[in-house]
Amino acid sequence: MDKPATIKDIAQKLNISISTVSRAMRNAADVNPDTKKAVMALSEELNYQPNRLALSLRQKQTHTIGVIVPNLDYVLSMMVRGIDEVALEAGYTVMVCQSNESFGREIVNTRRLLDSLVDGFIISVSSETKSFEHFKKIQERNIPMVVFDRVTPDLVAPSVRLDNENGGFIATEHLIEQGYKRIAILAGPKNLGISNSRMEGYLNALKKYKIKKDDALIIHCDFNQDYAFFATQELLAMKKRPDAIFTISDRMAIGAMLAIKKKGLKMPGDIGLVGFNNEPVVSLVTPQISSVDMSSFELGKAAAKLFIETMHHQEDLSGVDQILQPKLFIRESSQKTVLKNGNPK
Amino acid sequence: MDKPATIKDIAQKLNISISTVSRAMRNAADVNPDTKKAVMALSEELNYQPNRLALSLRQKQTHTIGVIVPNLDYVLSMMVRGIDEVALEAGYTVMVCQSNESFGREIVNTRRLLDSLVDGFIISVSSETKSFEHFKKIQERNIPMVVFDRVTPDLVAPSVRLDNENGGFIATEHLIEQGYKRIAILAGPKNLGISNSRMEGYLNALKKYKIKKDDALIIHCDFNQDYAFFATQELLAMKKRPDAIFTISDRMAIGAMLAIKKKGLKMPGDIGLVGFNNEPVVSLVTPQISSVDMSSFELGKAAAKLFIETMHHQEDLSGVDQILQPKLFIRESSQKTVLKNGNPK
DNA sequence: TGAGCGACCGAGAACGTTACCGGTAACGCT
DNA sequence: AGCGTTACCGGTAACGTTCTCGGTCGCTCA
Repeated sequence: MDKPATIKDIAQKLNISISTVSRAMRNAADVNPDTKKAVMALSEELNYQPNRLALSLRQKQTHTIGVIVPNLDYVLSMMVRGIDEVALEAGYTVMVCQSNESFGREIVNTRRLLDSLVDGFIISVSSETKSFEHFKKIQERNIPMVVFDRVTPDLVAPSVRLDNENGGFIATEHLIEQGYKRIAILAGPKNLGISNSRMEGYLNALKKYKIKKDDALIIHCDFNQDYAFFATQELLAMKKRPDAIFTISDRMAIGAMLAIKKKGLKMPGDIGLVGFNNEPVVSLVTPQISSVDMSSFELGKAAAKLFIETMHHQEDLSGVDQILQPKLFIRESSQKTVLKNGNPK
Repeated sequence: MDKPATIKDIAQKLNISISTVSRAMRNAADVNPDTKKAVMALSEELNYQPNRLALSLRQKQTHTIGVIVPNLDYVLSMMVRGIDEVALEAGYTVMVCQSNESFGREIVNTRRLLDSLVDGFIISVSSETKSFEHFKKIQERNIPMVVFDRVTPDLVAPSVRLDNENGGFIATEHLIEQGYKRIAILAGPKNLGISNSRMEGYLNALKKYKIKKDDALIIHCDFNQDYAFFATQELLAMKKRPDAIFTISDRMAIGAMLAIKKKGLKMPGDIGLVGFNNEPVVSLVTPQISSVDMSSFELGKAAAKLFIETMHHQEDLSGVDQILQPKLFIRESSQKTVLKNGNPK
């Protein structure tokens, strides 16, 4: 009674063969309703739980998805929740590993998950990652893999992501419409795809409104509040300082805001600010910060759904690139004029 | 080359037996150095990875820890990172499941992890949980289990937690020392242990300073910003309104702050506020909110270490109750007088 | 010289499950 | 009566590993 009951125990007690019990258990055909009932009853009584390990060993799948994320901040933990939700529904268990934005850690994690024999991967790459060999090894072994959020052209795989370019565009366009003229951008590391896309959108908006791009207003800094703070201080110390800043994350927006406050500038009067992600914190600070919203939870769900799909139909879905649209939430930090139309735009 | 290489493949190619390969692999005795070298070389060449499933099936352990947490907010995701860190070091992989503060989900998660045959559990219970049968089932099966952060007397297991009582005490004492007289507390759900402990500390502080407890100033509400907002509004509408509020979480403190601002009261002049957790957000809002800090990362590490210990020595450690001490970070929201001594206190 | 010992190796069972194949009995049909 | 069909069941191999046991050398020593 101590050791968990096995199919063999049931077979012995019922004086039938192991095979029959096995069949009865997963209500297959070819088994007498009475024996089936008996098996069910006894397995209930013995509190029988099929041994996943043996099962997995046999049919070479573990019903486990390996999820690798750079961290578990607000946005990503929302996405993980979305993944979890869908995966659970589909009978999968997820193993979440954080790479802590570290390349080395990411390699360790993939290795680890790989030899835990996960059925596949759902991945958001670390910002430090420039080489993708460890991920390509996954693909060489024909193990399904979906990338989400942090997508890169260096890794060809079915993907789900935000329309980051459009996100950058609507943020910048909004600032322009509010009358800001010299708009700076705090971008992330140069090798980070989402950062570049958002910057692309920024540049497109400038182009549309015939504003000349000024390289001095384009700052690459780490994805991090403190760096953003210092970068903003430098921006504000310029002779012709910018009159608005678009940051590609809310944490950077917070850093920028602190620098702006320290300098004693008025927001949105002297300077405008728009962030990205629409984390709860942006509506708690003073002034509240406008931000581009991405529905993280939905994005996570979409990633998991796409994964399930690649599992079921084994056709090549590596061309799939599902794109979700962002929405801009306008708040005090950028709203010079009172808008007539509602919010979000 | 497509299928991963097995020990059998190596044996065949080398014309030796499976057993010998197995022995050579885990550098056991009784194997000729030359054969061993040959095995190593070939296994390297074939990129051999031992099959964890078979291994686990054999030796009845999976080297996996099931972690169940109510959510992945700032505090808990820090703790999970701590757990991860230590577990990885010790050769364990962790499976994180979120219960979303839901009792039902918690049951599903334990069941799921249980039949994933995790070697043990590290658990923080959901706030909704009042019955602990699902966890007791784990213990009945003699599977190691450590609880952390959200500890409850209903569940006897080795535990790691904050000294919540002291946390409540120092927060309240600080408010008293600042000259506040009518101190309210926003506590959490009545069945949540950490909430009750923090309240206990609050009551102890009142007692020490001979302040009469006033039941009207003790509010139980959900662990949630919106509830805290409404609760605070009611508090402020009282005839003899409180002149300070201690909330048992920062999110609740945020809710309280919003209500206070809406009412137009000055902080810390008209009313003082102290939160709990010391999340980054509390130093971003205006005024900055004092908060009791817990070192979440360290707490997570401690939990994992304790778990590893229970795994190794199978003595009964269920009496162990490791307690970390909180620190108070004093900020604008509660600092009526300028303190001489440093910070944190 | 043969008993004993150490070094090395292989066979086979076991972990818990499923898939495949074959077998038996009962029954209905020609 | 003989046949095919149906419904049910059991035996066995296999998944990849480790563990236990026993076997075969060749060497040493009395």
